[in-house]
Amino acid sequence: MPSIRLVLDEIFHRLFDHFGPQHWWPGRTRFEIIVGAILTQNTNWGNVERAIANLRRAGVLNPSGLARLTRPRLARLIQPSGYYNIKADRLKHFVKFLMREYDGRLAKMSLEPWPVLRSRLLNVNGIGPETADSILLYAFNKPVFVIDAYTFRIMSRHKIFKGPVDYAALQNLFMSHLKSDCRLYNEYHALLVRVGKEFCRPRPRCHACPLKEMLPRDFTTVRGFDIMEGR
DNA sequence: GACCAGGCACATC
DNA sequence: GATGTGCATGGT
Repeated sequence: MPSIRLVLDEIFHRLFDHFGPQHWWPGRTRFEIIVGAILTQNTNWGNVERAIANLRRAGVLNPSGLARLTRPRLARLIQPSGYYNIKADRLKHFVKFLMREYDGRLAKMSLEPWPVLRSRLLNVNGIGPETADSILLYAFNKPVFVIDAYTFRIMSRHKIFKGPVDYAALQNLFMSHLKSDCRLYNEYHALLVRVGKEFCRPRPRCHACPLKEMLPRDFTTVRGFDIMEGR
């Protein structure tokens, strides 16, 4: 009977062999990565790129730049990314947090032990588990596995677990069975998004999916059990 | 024209 | 504590 570890390795290698390296996160600076992580909440990345381009063109794609913008002006600039009023507030909340706690310096924030930083980020209004973990992994290079809607859908559709599983349980599954490695976590999550976009849509297009028929038939029961144990 | 996209906070029960 | 709802644009 294959272990969870072997299944996760198999998924990774199939995806990597099929798609190659994804070079994530798309962003030139740490601050841009964080802005992208907030703007992409429940939003197509293409729309986020337009919003980021607007911020860059306006010369405000930096902490002090966003801090001095009025909320209406910020909302206007990020309009293409959708939910622009809410996201303007969320960006403001993050920048205020950065200014207040770290003198506006991401370098200072990065010195924080990641479990501490994670819980502090989660206290910022507008930053939930996925956004916090994306910031930790992609902006600060901390070994944190990011879970997103694609991860849930892919793991569910391939019956890696049975029934409902929450964010923490799924994250724990990856982090407890894989070595703690930023580069692996980075590439793995990016590949899950890639295969999710192409094949694992709400209306599946499994025909040429590299994960098709990956798992042995008798694996179902053990899979569910293993995850419920939270190991 | 409906569906979808790299969530989150808040209200309500 | 579980479940439902608002937020909004642009591509398919």
